[in-house]
Amino acid sequence: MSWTDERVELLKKMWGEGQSASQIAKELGGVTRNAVIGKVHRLGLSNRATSNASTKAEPKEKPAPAAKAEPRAKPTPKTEPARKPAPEPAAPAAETKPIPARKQIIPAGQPLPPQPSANEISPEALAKVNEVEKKAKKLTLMELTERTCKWPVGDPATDDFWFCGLPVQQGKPYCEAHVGVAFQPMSARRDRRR
DNA sequence: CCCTGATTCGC
DNA sequence: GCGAATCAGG
Repeated sequence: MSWTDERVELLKKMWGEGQSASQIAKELGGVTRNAVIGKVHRLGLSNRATSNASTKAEPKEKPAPAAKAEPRAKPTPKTEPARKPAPEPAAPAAETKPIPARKQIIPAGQPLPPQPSANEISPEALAKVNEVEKKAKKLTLMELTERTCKWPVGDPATDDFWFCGLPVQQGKPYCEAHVGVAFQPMSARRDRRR
C-alpha cells in the first residue's frame, strides 16, 4: 500500500481527531501503526506544542556500531499532549445492554430493580458467570481495552463495582462466560406466547 | 501484559 | 519517502 492522497487525508483526519496510530492503521489497512507514526512525523504533524520546541540538548550521538543497544538521547520535553482523546463514537459495550445476572447479593444502597429479563438464561451459563466473577480481574473503566471483557459487575453507585476484564472472545466485547449470557439465541425467547 | 508515540536507519 | 525495529513510557 502506498500513501495516496485519500489515505493521507484520512490519516490527517483521524490523527486530528486524536485517534491512535494503531487505530488509524487498522482503518487504513495494509499498514502498521509504525507506518502511520512514521508518516505522521514526515508530514510534520505529531504534537503541536503550544509554542516551545527548543532546548535541543546534545544532539551529539555517537554511532557506536558495536553497541546496538546504545541508548539514544531522548530529551523530549513531552509536555502535556494537547491532544484530547476523542470520546469513542461508538460506545464499546453499549451495543447490547447486558443485565448482569446476579444471585441475590445486594451490595449496598439501593435494592436493584427487578431484572427485566434475567429469565431464560441457561443455568449453566449463569453458573459459569458466577464462577468467573470470582476470577475476574476487576478492572476499572479506564483499564478496559479492546480485548478485556467489559462485563460490569456490582453496583455502579458503590465502590464495589468493576468490569470483568478477562480475555475477551475473539470479536466479542466479553469473555466466553459473559458472551454466553449476553447473547441469547432468538430461539430461547419462547416463553410468552406470541 | 496490554497499549501509546518517538526515533533511528537501512532500504 | 518509507516503515521495521527499537526505545521509552503509561
